[in-house]
Amino acid sequence: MPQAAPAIAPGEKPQHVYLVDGSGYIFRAFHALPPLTRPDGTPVGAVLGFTNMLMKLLDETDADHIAVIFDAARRNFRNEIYADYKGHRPEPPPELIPQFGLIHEATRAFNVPAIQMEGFEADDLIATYAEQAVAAGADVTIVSSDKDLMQLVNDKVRMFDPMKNRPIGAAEVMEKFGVTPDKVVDVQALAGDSIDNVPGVPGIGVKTAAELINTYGDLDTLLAKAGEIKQPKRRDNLIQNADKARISRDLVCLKRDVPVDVPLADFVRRKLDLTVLLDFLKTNEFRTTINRVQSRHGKSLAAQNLEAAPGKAPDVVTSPNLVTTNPAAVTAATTFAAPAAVDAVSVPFDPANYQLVQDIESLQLWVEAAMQAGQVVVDTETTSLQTQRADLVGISMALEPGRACYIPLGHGSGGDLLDAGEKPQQIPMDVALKTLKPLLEDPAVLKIGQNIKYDLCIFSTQGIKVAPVDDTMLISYVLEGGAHGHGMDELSELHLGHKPIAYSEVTGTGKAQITFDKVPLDKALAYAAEDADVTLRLHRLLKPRLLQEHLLTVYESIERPLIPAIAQMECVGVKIDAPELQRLSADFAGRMAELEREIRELAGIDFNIGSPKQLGEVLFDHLKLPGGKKGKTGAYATGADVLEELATTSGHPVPKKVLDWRQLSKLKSTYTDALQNEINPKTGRVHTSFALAATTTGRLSSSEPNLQNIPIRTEEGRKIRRAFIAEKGMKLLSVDYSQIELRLAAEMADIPALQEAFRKGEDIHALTASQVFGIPIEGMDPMVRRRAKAINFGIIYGISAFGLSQQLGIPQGEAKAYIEAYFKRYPGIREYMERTKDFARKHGYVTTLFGRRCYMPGIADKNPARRAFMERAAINAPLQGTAADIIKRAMARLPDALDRAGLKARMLLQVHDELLFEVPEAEVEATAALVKQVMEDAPKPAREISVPLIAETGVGNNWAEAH
DNA sequence: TTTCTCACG
DNA sequence: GACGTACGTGAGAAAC
Repeated sequence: MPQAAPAIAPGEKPQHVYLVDGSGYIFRAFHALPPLTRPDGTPVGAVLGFTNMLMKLLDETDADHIAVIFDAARRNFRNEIYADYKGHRPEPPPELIPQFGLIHEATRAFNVPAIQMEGFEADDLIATYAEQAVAAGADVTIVSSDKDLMQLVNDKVRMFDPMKNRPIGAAEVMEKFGVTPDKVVDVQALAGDSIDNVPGVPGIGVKTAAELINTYGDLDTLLAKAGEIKQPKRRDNLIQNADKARISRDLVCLKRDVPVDVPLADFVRRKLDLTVLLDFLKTNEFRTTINRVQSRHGKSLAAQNLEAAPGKAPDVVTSPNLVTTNPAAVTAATTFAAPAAVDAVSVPFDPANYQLVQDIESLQLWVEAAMQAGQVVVDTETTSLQTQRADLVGISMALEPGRACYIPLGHGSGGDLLDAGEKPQQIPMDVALKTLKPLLEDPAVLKIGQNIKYDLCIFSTQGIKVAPVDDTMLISYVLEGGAHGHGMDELSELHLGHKPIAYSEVTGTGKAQITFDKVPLDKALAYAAEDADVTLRLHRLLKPRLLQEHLLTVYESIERPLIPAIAQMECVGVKIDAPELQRLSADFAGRMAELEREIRELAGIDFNIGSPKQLGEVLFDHLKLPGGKKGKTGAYATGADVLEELATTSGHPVPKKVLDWRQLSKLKSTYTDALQNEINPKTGRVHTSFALAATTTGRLSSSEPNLQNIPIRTEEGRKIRRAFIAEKGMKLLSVDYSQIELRLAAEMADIPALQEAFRKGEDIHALTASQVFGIPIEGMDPMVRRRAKAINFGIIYGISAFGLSQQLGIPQGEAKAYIEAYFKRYPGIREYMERTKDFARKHGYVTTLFGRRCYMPGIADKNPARRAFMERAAINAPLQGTAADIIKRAMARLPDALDRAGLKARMLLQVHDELLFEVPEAEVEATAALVKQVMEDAPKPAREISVPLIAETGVGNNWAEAH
């Protein structure tokens, strides 16, 4: 904060003079800083950057004299020397123009003189005042990064780059021009400058110019001795363009004797008027800056009514609650009108516009700009794609197409282990997160991400509950689910025609792959900022389409509220009894070894039982068992169905033993062994990842590990569920929908008889059997009921005679007769199927009860088999998809519902029609009742279903017992 | 990298 | 009369 007391009185001798290049700052800030507008639409990004820079400067400097110098008119004495000087310079962008005046105002608000003079550039005024200051015995600091000012550097005059926050001395000048500061003009005269339209000598750049000047001493000597130069082209160029070089020198050489009318003595530091300053900050709504002024000067000032909410230090969170608690604010943020989508495609991708944020001031600017904008793209870079193992490495943000930044936080010294290079300059992690937290948690600022669930998890481990959020991946999924994938690279190529830098391009692949913290900052910036940029553009393109295409409700009521719920589930994870898995692995291994021994003995040959190819050859060639069909690849089919058939028809013991071996092998490798490795050492639990945009129907999928296919159907497999346990004092609660898809079929195909049966709670499979086969329900043969059950399932799958015959092991003709009988009894089902297929053919998609679209590319395929396949998928998708919508609605509501009821249960897993919870023992009954209620009421209020939905509960110490 | 097989709903 | 099948997933091991 600026110190109030001036060091000396006017007229006293200056010790240290600060000359701030105001004009140069505007141009540089415009490209490097986030775009920011005042509520009235005035662009103020550069103004805020300047304000904060000046404040910091005044706070930290020991200067006793200070002034900000500006350019006056565009034409000046240099145009008399060379008419085209700066002739190529385009008009400043319109957003820049109002900021010139505002920066003057800002300067005055700090009670610092703003100097400009007709006919002279700021650089000449700076040169003149620097000369005067040195003559008066003072040190001079020029605040600018303009290379044209570097000629002024000497042991009394140095520069300071306010954008990069670093001093520029003789060493930096040498780095840039290859010569000492006093020779800079000579180099510039030779090399020229295309931006300022300084001609220079053709064919000579900075490198060659420096070499020549260092050899000959100065420009005049060089031009005089130009004939000595060996390279013919260079020699001729120098001789012919000697005049141009001299003119160029006059152009770049700064005038040090401008007849200035404000004396240096007037630059003496004056007292800060806080009222004036706060008034200015308030007018421009620089909230964070106001907060900083106030926190430094107390709250006794005029602006104290302005909201001031500095972020609290992050709490350490072990049980993150990611659920938003301010629905009103969320709505406000998400209904924020999306700006025109045109820019998203028309603005070119330019990595040069991405800013590397390495100091807190720049970060403050981005935070401020994001708060003003009301929405911001946020993307995290980490050391691992698995959230639970990932450490935060950096954060990127984007505010407008082409305007993005990357904030490195956890970058190391580089890939080479032997290279003990120093760490790059970064804002300390805790400082950056403390600065970002109020933004990320601000209910009025929408945080946009691509698969933002991932970033939510990362931030939650840092104690930051990001809300509200939007997800471009999910928006795309809602718009075009089933039509294509929804990864960022794919969406970028599809919608933006731009192929982003691949992750593997910056990290490498395979053995040489490095983690992101080892990626050099320039590469990290180009990659990470581009990701944020792409995400922002996708959001601008896709978000408005939700409303236009009547899919906003699906997104808002199903997908978006699910994000925090799923993130929470993944973070919590499920407890696994590792010793139990260990025991099972050992048990399975022993029994497999025994089976292997028996199989080899019975077959009389040693072979790899796990190899389908070898197994087929052993069974059908070596043992000459009957049958043996080769598939398209020429290998014998050895699937479970084939082996079962073989076991009964041939009577040979090997097929059965192979089946047993296979089961154990599967259970061991896929479950008992693999799950142990998935236990997170930090939490002692297994954290799956639920994919929200992976399936064509709207279902979730689970991976790494897949916890949606844990065995249950066989007794051996069921043992694995015993290893899924609850924490001490807790129980596992499983609640699943009973026959939800069949109920939905009755509802959506509108079959009154089936609806009635569900309302009465009748045995639906027995009813089907009695209706189709004309058999009374009383005393029904279980086999008959089993066939009816298979038919009912077949309906859901888009029944075919072949499929049903396979399932039941009956001739295809018989299956066909069953289907005919079923359709005759329930003609509505056939009509529904035909209707659905027609709709799919006409629109290319089908819809669920809640309006979700499931695209069916290939529904009109010329290949009849593929077409039939898509038709069956089209019949299944509305049923499977509606069931998915319903359980998603329940899941989105449950965390809040449990919270409001004061229950501590945590949702752990979703398995399509089942939810698994970990519940304190004392709350089991209340939780079960609540969950059941929420699940059964999930369609409301959007849909009223005439068939009752029933959710059944089960409780136990492990998942096997709970089911 | 693709295919086969099999675990779940 | 083709075509080759039940719908939707993910993972491990073998084969390519």
